[in-house]
Amino acid sequence: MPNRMQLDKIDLRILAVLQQDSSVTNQELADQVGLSPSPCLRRVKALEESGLIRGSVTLLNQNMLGLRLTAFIQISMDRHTPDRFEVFEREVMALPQVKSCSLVTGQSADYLLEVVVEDMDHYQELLLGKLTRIEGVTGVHSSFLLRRIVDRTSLPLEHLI
Amino acid sequence: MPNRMQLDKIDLRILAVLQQDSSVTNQELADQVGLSPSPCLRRVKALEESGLIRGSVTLLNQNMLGLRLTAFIQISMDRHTPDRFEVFEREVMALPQVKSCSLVTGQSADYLLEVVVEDMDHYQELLLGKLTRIEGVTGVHSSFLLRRIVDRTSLPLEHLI
DNA sequence: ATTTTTTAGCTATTATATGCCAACTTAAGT
DNA sequence: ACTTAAGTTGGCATATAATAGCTAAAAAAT
Repeated sequence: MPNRMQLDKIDLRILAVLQQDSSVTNQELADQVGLSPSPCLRRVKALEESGLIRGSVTLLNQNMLGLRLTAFIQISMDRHTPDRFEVFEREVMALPQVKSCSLVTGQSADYLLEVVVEDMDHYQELLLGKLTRIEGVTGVHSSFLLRRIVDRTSLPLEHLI
Repeated sequence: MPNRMQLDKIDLRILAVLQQDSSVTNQELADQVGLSPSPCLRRVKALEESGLIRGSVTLLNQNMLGLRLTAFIQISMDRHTPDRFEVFEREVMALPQVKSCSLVTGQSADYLLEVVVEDMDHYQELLLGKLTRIEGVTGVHSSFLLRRIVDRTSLPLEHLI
């Protein structure tokens, strides 16, 4: 359903700016992309309308919220049946500590999760109290984040033109 | 350096709303958290000032941009020396396809990357043309995303109060 | 209980968004 | 080459929202 639409250089510049900072005023944005405010706003609205712009969110400082531990968890399931997946996914979606959960290819694991918690105690509680209790979960392997090198919400646009 | 500040229930509600949608007007936000516009705006500004609010960004539709393939790459290095890391990290930061890159604990890998590309051809080009050519990279293991179950930019706030 | 400090809410002002219309550009058709 | 039509821009007027200053109320401290 979501197919590619025609985007010119100005659209791409608009998207590039907004991906970095959605709080720019329409006037500033218009300046930066070389348009006057009204056509600029029209384009932004059209991009929203089309679904290409999904929305805008505020990003918070993880450390200042006391969330000092980020973990990557690989989880494998006993059987690859729809009901196993359904149960697991429903449980995982309900956990606010889960930043992402993906079904992935690969021999060693079915799901890859990124979770965010206060400390090891809370991690243990999440892992042993919640995740490993979900039926079908057989294997779990954790890695912990030591340092972030890249953490982007923006998508590349270089391939378009 | 960034330490926890005092947040009351209203602050948390403000953060919860903005994490989901930063495009709400201050008036709507004030309504939702049960304040009048001016104290609400004051609080938002204070949260920005403190650094707890990092900023706002616009999220785009990955599929509609023709970015159909998401891969998770585990990379191991030959030696764990500062200069090895420096070179690797500098190269990786320059690649717009890299959504995240983290130095992680664990036996099998040093770095975990999430990358976004158009298709397998472009993935191959990125992996063989760029990543494996960085000096010090010895092992690479790729998994591909089949389906996203959770993809959040929001952090949990439940642990505060 | 009184003082001090903090926080809310109102109002006036400024800035910004938004809709409308005319002018311009582009592309296609004759 | 000229004309027509479609689409896009820029400017202006209006509506909406953000912002600062001030007063009142609430909360905290003594």
